[in-house]
Amino acid sequence: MAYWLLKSEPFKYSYEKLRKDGSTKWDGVRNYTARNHLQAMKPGDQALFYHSNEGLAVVGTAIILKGAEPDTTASKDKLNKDGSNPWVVVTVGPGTAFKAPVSLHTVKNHPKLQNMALLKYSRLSVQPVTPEEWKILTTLGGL
DNA sequence: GCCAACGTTGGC
DNA sequence: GCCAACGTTGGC
Repeated sequence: MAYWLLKSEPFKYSYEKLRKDGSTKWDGVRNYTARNHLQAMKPGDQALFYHSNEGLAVVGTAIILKGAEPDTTASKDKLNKDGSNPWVVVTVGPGTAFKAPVSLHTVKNHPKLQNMALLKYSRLSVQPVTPEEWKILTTLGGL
């Protein structure tokens, strides 16, 4: 089982909304690196849920319910030249909300979290997380 | 609102 | 295939 980090602007799709919805298709990813991570996801994988722009904190966990399927929201100009669709979605559900959100500031100041993709590749919306990082983050979050 | 980082596009 | 220009993301 693998660990991931999903980033979302809370006013676009918040963790609270995921908890209300019960599940959602993680669509709209148009970056090949992020797409590759989506394709590698398997049901049962877990993810940290990070609020970007507002909040700037990991607020809880999510679980991958269903692996990659074609992203039908991709517009024509984003398809391959032969018309095939390179973009995928995964289906995610809520895991456990953190008792205390772990802020970006905390991550930046934690000696063992310096190599997190969140700091190195801050613009990447779907990122891998190591088991050690997962343990530290969930512990900091009060789980 | 600004700017740095980085991916993508297009001219050569 | 290189690189400048441009667009987007996201922290501050």
